[in-house]
Amino acid sequence: MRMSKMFSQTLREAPSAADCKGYEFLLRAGFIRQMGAGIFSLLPLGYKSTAKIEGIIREEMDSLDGQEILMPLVNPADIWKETGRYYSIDKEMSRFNDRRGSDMVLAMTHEEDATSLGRTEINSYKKLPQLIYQIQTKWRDDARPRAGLIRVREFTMKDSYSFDRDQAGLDEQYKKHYASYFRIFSKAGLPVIVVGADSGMMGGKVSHEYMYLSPIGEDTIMTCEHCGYTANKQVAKFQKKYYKEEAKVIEKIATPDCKTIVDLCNLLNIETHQCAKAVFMMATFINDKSGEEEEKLVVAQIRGDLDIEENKLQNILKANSIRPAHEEEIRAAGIVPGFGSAIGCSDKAIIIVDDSVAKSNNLVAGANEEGYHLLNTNFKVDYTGKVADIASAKNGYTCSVCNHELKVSKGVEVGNIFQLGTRYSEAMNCYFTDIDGKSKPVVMGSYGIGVGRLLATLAEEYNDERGLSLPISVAPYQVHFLSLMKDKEIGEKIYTDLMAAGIEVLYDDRKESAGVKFADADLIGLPIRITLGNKSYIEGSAEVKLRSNLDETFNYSLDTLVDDVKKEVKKLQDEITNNIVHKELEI
RNA sequence: CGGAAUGUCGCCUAGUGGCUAUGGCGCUUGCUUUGGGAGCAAGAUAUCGGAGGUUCGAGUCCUCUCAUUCCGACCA
Repeated sequence: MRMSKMFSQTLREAPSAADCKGYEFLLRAGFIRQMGAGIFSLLPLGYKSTAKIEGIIREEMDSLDGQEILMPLVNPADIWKETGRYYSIDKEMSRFNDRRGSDMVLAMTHEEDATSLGRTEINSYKKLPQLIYQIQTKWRDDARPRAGLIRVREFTMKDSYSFDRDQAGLDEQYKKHYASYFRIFSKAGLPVIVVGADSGMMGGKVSHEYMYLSPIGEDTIMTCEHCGYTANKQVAKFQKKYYKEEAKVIEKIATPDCKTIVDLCNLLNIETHQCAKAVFMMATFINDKSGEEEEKLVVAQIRGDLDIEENKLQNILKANSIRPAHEEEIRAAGIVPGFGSAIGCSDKAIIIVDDSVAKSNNLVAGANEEGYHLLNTNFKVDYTGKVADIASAKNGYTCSVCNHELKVSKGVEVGNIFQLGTRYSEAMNCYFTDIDGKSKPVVMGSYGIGVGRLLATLAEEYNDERGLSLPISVAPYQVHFLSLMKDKEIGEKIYTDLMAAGIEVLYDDRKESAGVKFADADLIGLPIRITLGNKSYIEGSAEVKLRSNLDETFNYSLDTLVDDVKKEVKKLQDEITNNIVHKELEI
């Protein structure tokens, strides 16, 4: 490609919206342009990189016997009503009516489509297992797009869907994806860790997320360096301390103006772990069949030294959403905010008790009476409720596996794998006849990789103060060839020779000063740079530099330039191949 | 969806009620230059996001609206 003909231009100054380095350079180098909030165009350079990423993904999916298909972006709402997600997903899914007035949606993922295809194509165990995948546009009307391609509304995603006879089959396809994703990310050059995850709206059981660790990330991840335990904070387990003692008799005491745990501890001269804190939430339950909504008050009882992890609570409740309750809603159940507890309200609210409370004794809790608390409250004696882990993991907490310290980090989710089980096949009647003649629901899995997000994280990982420096596997071209000579013919010949040798070249043939050409080459950051100038030409050579190390210069003889560059390309590619991560899931 | 901020040429930016709206980058033309974002000269490009209002006078003040960004809620 000749730079004189290239559609995009580089920007000397960063547009003000660029809030992180990777985004700034993708804009300045001319990879992407914004159209609206969370809506981007890929320019030629960005599209080339994206195509390379997709190539890596295709190669891997094909190696898992995946078959590429393409499902529609616009879906009739009917299939989404079948699974209930038409009702349970809020404004994030965009809906509209077609000219006949039919309900339509823009697909934000394709479980419904895939299951719909599955039920028409798969009728016998003989057709299983299957794996289909697509690389396709998704639309999610996210309330808060940010950080360039990191969090967008319209994006390209590779999503695959597995179909199996049974759990064992699913386990196998799941494991294959688990290992394959490590290969994909390492081929692209992105360091990732895998974490145990919440399955969120997918509604499955087992799931993992692939995280690129970075301060720009929005997900919070707990890791244990000692044993390797990693989990999304939303589901992270940790080892709690329990304070077991002889149960004493409950006693009411006056605690005027003590509305917080800290006030209470100061007044009574006790530790926070000797209190039981009540957190009041409103949970929304949506009926999958009718779409009817119901709100219920939830009292979450947790020990005073811990905080509620709302995500864990929502999962225990199997609620569609939860939010903090308003004061009037709390009072309506006869509970006094500031002096509230689960005691005496089992008929008015759902009570969830963290095991920290269930396994401790003689905790101080609210008396549900203005200005009073209760000493020595004990679970099961004074109140009951469902016991679960609803506590939020924090930095420095103890790992539940090995008792070492957990560390908190930020990450960007670039991929995920879910075991869906029969959630979708049962809801959508995707059944097959097994060898025993019985009709059984297909066991499914779904697996996603955000293509644009992967480009964004790569740009974040591979940059310096001058610009991008993408690995050769995902860079838009392998070689940037700068001719600084007045004589155009020599440059043209080298360009033509490089192209003929199958090397991907961006040729800077513009009438620009050397400084401009160097600055743009730094910005776009192609892995190998060839510079042809008068000085080196007289010596019969050209200069070669690697973008990853601009301080070092090699002089390549013009006679053997093409072959030498070809070797250099091969060398860089081999480095990536040699560093492919092989990691298996142990279940 | 709550809170905040910002909209001036393709990008960055000046502007604090008063003449024909700054400057830089980029763009066009010519000459010079050609190893790190060149120099000289001449040009073009802005209904100051939109609508309404206050005022003798509005880019500037007010109201509404649209858009974008940030913080939070949310998020595969």
